[in-house]
Amino acid sequence: MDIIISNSSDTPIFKQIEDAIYEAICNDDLKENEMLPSVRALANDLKISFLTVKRAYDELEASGFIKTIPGKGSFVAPKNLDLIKEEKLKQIQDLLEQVYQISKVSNISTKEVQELFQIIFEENE
Amino acid sequence: MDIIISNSSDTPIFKQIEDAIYEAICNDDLKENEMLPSVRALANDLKISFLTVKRAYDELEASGFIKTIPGKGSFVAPKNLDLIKEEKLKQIQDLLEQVYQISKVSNISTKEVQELFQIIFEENE
DNA sequence: TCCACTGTTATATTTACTATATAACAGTTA
DNA sequence: TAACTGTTATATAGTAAATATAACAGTGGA
Repeated sequence: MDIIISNSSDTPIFKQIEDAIYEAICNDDLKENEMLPSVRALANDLKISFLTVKRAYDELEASGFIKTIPGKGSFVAPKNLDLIKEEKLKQIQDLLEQVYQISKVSNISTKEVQELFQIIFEENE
Repeated sequence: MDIIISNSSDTPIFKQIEDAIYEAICNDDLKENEMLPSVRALANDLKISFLTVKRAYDELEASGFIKTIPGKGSFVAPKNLDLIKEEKLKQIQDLLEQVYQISKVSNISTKEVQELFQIIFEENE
């Protein structure tokens, strides 16, 4: 698992770690029940304090994505992919609703929004 | 002009003020060349420091939405409709970037997102 | 000119958050 | 027992947000 963190970022380090692991779990780069690096090991790799890693793990556990067992380690929680996907679709729907509201209030045509959509989704392929 | 701020919010107070005034300008609740409340007056209303209000006004001036004249006050800048539209397009772009990120992380196809897009933009016509 | 308003600037302080270092404690397993 | 695991407590440093206070300067009416 390769995590890249930036201390010049406006996102806190613990959050960057949290996001990276969350993404890895969603992409199945981290499988169910797979053990995560120990807080100290990952802290060493990233040259940061183990407390910062622990903070990230704590957040992930609170969200239900990993399970930590004292003395053993932290493990990817059994996941419900359908549930995650449903939740994600809902998030996307909410964001698109916001887009619609802004475009409507500001007289920005559907066509213009669609063009932005195309650009963003194509340039990242 | 009624601005509601929350000190329990994760958004800084100066940013909440900034956003509220920005929205008021975009919605034409604040007209061109209209005088804004003085930093001290608004600070009194909101029971906060005038420095926090000044911070918000400074940001708005830097963005070109208001114009401050020492000794006189702060005024809504002559509206640059292009500027506002650019801002709105930027907001939409940011939201679409979020949509893209979520779809990418969650392995949701562009096609699925496009379908959601169609539904939302069509059902409101 | 005086006064009451306007914005500006400088300094110091408080609070919260992020991140760190260090040490000690406890569970797991070979 | 040794070497891992996670946990907890304490103290410290840096930063950002917000505050309080005071002094300074421009505007405009009485």
